[in-house]
Amino acid sequence: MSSQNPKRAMFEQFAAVARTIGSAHRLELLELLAQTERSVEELAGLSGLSVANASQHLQQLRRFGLVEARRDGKRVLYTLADGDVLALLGALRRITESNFSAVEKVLNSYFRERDNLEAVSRKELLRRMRDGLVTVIDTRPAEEFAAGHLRGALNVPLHELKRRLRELPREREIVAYCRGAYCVLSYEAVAELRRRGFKAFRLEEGYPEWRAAGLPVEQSATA
Amino acid sequence: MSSQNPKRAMFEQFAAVARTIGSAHRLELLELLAQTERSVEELAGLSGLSVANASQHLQQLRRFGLVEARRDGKRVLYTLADGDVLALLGALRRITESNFSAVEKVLNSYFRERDNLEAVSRKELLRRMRDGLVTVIDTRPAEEFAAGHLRGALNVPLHELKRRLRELPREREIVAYCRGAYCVLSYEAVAELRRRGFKAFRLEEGYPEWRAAGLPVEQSATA
DNA sequence: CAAACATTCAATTAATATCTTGAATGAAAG
DNA sequence: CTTTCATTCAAGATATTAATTGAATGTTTG
Repeated sequence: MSSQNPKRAMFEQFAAVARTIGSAHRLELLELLAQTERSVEELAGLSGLSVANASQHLQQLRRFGLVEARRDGKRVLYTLADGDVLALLGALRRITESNFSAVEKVLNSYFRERDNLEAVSRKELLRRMRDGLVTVIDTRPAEEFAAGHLRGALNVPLHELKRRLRELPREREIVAYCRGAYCVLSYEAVAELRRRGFKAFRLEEGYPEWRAAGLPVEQSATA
Repeated sequence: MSSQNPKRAMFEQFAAVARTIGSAHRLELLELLAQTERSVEELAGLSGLSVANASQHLQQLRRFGLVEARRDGKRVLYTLADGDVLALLGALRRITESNFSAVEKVLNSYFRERDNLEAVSRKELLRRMRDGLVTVIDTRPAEEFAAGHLRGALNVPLHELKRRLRELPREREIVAYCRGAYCVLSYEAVAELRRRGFKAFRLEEGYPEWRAAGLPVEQSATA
């Protein structure tokens, strides 16, 4: 297995890390963890895996430095490892999307009206925020918002949106975001707001990417 | 295999691309291709694979959009696909290096005196070049230099270095680069130059990364 | 300190990927 | 048009990886 050739051994290490993200289940776990810290049981439930199976996948991810675990009482909480993991997933996503129309189609059918809902880039949003031209809403549930959010964002969880429309400005632009590129909340929110006549847009990526880029956030002390 | 769940199908696509880089042999082929366009036979020879086996790996890489092929006479030449492939490999490398001292050790034993040879970042080099403070040497063989190189670089292949020392300035800084992060040529060149009393540094990454970053290069018309 | 719970371990079975071999393409040169 | 050479295809033997199950570990709570 370990070769005489040190270069070969090095590639073997890289390959082992790559194989670790070479599983749909583990990628789904990583995406869930990119959103927020979660327990094994929660991850198993969200991904449809058995607890034992989810645990094994998580340990593999941990062994290769992609996630980190900490114990909190009787549960073990997992998070994404910092730094380059999001970059790795992003590059993987871009390569896949650019080569497979199959993925495009899934995206188009799964996320409604994707093509019609123009997305705003991080830079663009930052500029408009500085100019005070925009209201930013965070469509994630209150707990996730509490753990950390874009500085200056207003928390309007999707299921409360209809009740809280009067809080939102009719004249200003509204930009909605959620957990990441494959999170539906902001799509739904923008679609709904547009039906009601608001000027609504989606942020291209989500909170994890925003934070990873070092842009201004507000975080809870415990997180 | 293809699930009812469209999200699952999407992750399956991502995973398939990730599995494609989850093999030491394929990673080695990608690294060789990052350096320059090459034929199947050449790749087989450099990597120690049988031709048939190399061909199969290359086809898999092509199927998943990581390399591109073109026919030239009786041979088929492969290149890295543009764009995010280098980014993907870079993120993979950083994650692996940060987690495994085993890799660090391999690097330290394989690349001599790695820690002692300070590296210069691309930005830094660009700045010093603009100020005209530095001589940049390309330590790759003449053919590779001819195919493309940093604008303003002088080609001094490693094996010619000792003969050509008089061409190099004693007072100015010298920065050497080669094919990428795992190419020994620039390490050896810097070590040699320092032994001779030159002020020599290494560029952190190589020509492929420089070009991918959109920094100024000079390319042959045919490439 | 014992019961309840979340997570992990270990072993089996099922599924996938890899390398080898020899034959089949497809372009070029005599 | 036949030969030569580089590459690709196809099939089978071997090795790796994944999911399932039931038992074991380690923490909290009463």
